[in-house]
Amino acid sequence: MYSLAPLSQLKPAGAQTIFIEKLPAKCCTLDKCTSMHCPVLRQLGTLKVYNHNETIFWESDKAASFFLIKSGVVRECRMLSDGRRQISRFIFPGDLFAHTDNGNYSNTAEAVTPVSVLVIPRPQLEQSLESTPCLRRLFLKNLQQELHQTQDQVLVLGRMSAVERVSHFLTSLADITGANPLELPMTRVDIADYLGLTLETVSRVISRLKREGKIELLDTNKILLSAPLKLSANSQHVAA
Amino acid sequence: MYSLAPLSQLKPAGAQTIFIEKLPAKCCTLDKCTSMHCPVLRQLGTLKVYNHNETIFWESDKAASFFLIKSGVVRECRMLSDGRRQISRFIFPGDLFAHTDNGNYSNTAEAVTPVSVLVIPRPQLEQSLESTPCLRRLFLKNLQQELHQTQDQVLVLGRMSAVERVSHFLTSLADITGANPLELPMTRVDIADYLGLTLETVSRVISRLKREGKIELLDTNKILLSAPLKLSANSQHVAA
DNA sequence: CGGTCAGTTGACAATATTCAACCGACGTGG
DNA sequence: CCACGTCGGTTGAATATTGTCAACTGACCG
Repeated sequence: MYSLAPLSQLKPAGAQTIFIEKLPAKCCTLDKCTSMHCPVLRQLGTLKVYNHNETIFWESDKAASFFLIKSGVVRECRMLSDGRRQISRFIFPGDLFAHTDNGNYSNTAEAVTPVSVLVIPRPQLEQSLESTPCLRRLFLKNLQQELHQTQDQVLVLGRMSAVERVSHFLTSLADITGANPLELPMTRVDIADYLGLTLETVSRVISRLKREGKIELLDTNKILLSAPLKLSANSQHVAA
Repeated sequence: MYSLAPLSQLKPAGAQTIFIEKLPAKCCTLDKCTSMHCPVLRQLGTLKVYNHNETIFWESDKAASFFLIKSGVVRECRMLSDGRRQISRFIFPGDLFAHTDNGNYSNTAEAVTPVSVLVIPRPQLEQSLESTPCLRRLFLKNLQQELHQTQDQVLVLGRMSAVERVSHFLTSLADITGANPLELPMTRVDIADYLGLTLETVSRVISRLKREGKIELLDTNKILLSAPLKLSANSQHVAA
């Protein structure tokens, strides 16, 4: 049995507000550890706010910081020389981002909505990783999840049709936000650049899903998923 | 300036055979550390050989071990319920694989050629990670590189044409192996399942590249890249 | 009021897939 | 030893899917 992981497995922490002001060596037990409430990250970082469409960092710039989203949605993307854009992923509250393997950012990060992020200088975080085992596990787990989700995305882009991609996207988004009348924070262009399609194809697929009664458009960016869509999209990805 | 990373950034270690039999706390200096010569990994793992097309582990099985390739080529892949297959990546000597975020393998791994791998039990490796800082950096670096390469793959699958995908694949493979009359270890089906195409399309593109003088087919699986292909494939991916 | 932006839809074109035939190499069993 | 089946690969013809170009709408803003 195998089913695709949602876009993000770190759900918004919601009511989770257990903060410890003094910094102990072991800040939390293994299973309760989340990036959202981690006191080490909280102490290392400074809160910063970005406006809609503002750039947080540029691809190939020297990677000075890690970022933890407190609220809002961010997109990470790459470009080809002729302007073609591919969004690597959308990033949601609780996600730690800006991983790199060579000291330079490998994506450009932009605010899809107004966002508030914790900006954590790399040297400090890297030092804390050495001294704080539970933070290390948290960091590693975050990285492994991002890898898993990116491999999911490779499967989606390599082997799914336009209808399957959009359906999978919508159900994943519903899983992350946990809301069924689903509020799309991003434009059709963003969705297209994430799914490897054109904005026209995305628009047509959404119209088709509406026509077939699989979704309901309460507003341009407010979508109600019918139960069948959720079911079909889940069963579709179960290995034989 | 941005250019796509090759499929693997860990080149075969070749002549690198510095082994230390006794296990020191710091086994090597930061910049000389490679998974190929790391004495800690060497001590933890046992060497195992797999035949052509033999399965190393199955997707969703409990993840018991990590693997380090000493020789040969491995493919990691995922399946949809109807049999569609997507190869997440090809893995080459020096690569550490079987990362997971939930304790189960997220891909099936199979030997593309006869391979010899170091099988490293997870509990032991995880324990050594805690106690050995340089191994930790090595492990983290490996994971970050895999993420980077997978994001490259997302860009390739999402935004490149068939010709671009195959050209990029061939040049990347030449970069990894460092050999120009390039020996393809995998079949057309494998290439297709890696590039999100059909085997016919891969075959047609290769024929076309041959017709256009960009490659020379010395044998079905032996390809000589003309300089122009290498150049064009590089310049194609440089950001504006 | 005019301009811009996000989105939808239609007509047509490009691209990749599907289905099928065919080839040569290889290995096996009569 | 040869016939036969299988496998990997190539190629052609027809088809399906998605992209391109363009027109149009409604919302929003100065």
